[in-house]
Amino acid sequence: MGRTNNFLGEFEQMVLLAILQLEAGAFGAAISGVLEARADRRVSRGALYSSLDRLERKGYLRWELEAATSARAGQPMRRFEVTPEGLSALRASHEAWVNMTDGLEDVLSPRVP
Amino acid sequence: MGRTNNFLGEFEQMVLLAILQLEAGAFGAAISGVLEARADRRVSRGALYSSLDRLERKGYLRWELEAATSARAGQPMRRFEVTPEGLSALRASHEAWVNMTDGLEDVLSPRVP
DNA sequence: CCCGCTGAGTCTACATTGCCGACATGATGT
DNA sequence: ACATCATGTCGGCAATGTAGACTCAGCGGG
Repeated sequence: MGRTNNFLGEFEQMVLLAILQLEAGAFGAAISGVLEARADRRVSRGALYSSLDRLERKGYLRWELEAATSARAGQPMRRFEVTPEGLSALRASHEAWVNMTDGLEDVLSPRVP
Repeated sequence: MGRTNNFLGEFEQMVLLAILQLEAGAFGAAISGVLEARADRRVSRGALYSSLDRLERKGYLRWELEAATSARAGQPMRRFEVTPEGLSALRASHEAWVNMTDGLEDVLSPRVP
């Protein structure tokens, strides 16, 4: 069993957040698109999918195949979705972050006088 | 060599933030105290110090010995401090977090209608 | 037609982080 | 002295992060 603590890793948080941002259109490429656009972070497909799979094993997300009817590309795609467990793990991370950064706003924002 | 990306891990962020919170009194025990109080996270000394040491190797923090004059305990203690590099790494994490959570406030806060 | 390109996903392997628990050390107080 | 307590140190194993090479199926040009 997992044993003691089970916190979300840094990248796992990002991935889960990206899925939430995408609402219903969270498939592979879109997720890495959000990651790059919002977090300025480029990851290889391997990196992304292995995290996605681990997150699934932990019950934090689920997915279903979606026949790609869109323009180019005819492959079935996986559409991801955060589970309630995933959401509450994310909330815990969020709360920890908020508590830890409380009072440090000035230090953490780039100086813009 | 290390090269490519160098993002802070989840725990590394917490540790750096704890040091910032403590201003000038950031020594071992105090750091894990903040971690527990603010992030509800308990870690063993080994866990803490190994992260601290890695952070130092990466140039994100420095420390100096401090003769413990306080009540009990007479050992020299290490007083930690975040370097400018550490601070900017933290700012990057902070910005990524802000961008990724933008628009998800409702979803991320515990329902308290 | 056939062939190579492309996009979505899979697999394998390795580097970094996270996390202990056991040990070392020195000051204290009894 | 000796047990004790607070700090750090060590070595190692588990979990996370990350790449890159490989598969598969349609598309389009020669």
